[in-house]
Amino acid sequence: MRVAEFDREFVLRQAMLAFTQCGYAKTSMQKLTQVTGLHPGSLYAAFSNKKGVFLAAIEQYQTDKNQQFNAFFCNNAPVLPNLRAYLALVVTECLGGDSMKVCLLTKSITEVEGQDSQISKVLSDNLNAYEQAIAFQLNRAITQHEITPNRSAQQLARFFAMGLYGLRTYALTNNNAKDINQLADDLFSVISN
Amino acid sequence: MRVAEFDREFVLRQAMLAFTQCGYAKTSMQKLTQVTGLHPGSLYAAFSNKKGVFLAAIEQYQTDKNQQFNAFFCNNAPVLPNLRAYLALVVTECLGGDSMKVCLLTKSITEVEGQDSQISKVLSDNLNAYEQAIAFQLNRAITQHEITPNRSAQQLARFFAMGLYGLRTYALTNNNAKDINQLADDLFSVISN
DNA sequence: CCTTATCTTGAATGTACACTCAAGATAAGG
DNA sequence: CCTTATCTTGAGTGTACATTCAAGATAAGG
Repeated sequence: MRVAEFDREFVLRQAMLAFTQCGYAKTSMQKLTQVTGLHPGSLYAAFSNKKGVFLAAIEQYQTDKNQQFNAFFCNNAPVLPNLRAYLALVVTECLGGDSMKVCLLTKSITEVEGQDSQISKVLSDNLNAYEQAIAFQLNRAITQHEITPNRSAQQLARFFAMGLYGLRTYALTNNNAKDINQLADDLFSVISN
Repeated sequence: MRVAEFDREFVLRQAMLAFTQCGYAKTSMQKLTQVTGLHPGSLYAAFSNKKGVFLAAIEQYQTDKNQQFNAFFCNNAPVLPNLRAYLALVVTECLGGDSMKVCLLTKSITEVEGQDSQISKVLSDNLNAYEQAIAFQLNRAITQHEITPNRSAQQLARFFAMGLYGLRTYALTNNNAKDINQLADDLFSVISN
């Protein structure tokens, strides 16, 4: 008996980056062997096929992003400044030149919509969970009287998620820092009023 | 001397639909020959290559969408109700099952970002023109005192465009009619207050 | 140290792709 | 009605792809 040698997290993070940069269709197995350092046989032994690599990479992405998000709210500070700080991170990513400019989940669901319902479901489940995480924080903000909105935390979170998806797409059409920051300010003020 | 037989608009609209459904990478030339009815040689004679077909299809898309948008504002009615009616159309498209659920421009720019700068530029130019068309209408609304916003028409249009991009993406994760309508209402009230 | 189960290797396979091109078809100009 | 430029046809070409698999390597159990 022999144990697998490769570092699963490293492999999936590398795959994650490749899928983010090239998209699902254009990320070839050859490219995945290059960035992961694994040979085709090993990749297929571990993940069955390209779709298996993708789904595993999505899972890793979700884990990483979830941890990143929660890190903004694990202090004892009020919710809203934390949420504003998180929004500032997204703005930084939008304005940066690297692959973090786009969200792997929204990019992928846009690509595979109507082509693979299993992948679509995984992606929408993950994005719904993201919205729920935002709703949880906004609910805390309401409970702590940081905001007294005329909408539910759920509705606010939905609007905020929509805004984030739109912000990332918009930044692809206009990468002007002032404009993106303005949009983020406007989005935040809709939530925090 | 012989004149081309095929109907260019028909061909490009068919190509448009294929690209919208399958994305740029996964729309094969074989599929394009099927949906257009043209043989490979004719397609290559008319548009050089796959990228040529795509760019021509984008141009047709822009023409069609521009016409559709302007049709909402060619009456003498106030701007805001017209804009609200246009937003209702987008909501209908988002909730429908066909390929109009996604915008070819935003879908494509998300896909090819970082892969083909020429295509990216064409797409962002078109999306910027879309934003300008919205800004033009909002400017009229301000001039006619339909709204007295604390932001410029430009800024409002930017936010509205961002919202539309986000709305279409969000609808892929949650196709509940009530939620999408609520988001559209919220988006519109940000603009019209 | 040998067996055996498992992992690694990378060449091989069949398919699908973008694109080409030479032969055939067709209409305008003379 | 013939010439000629242009369009249409669709089989053909080379490449890149996802996937397979048999041979080699390696570690745990006895």
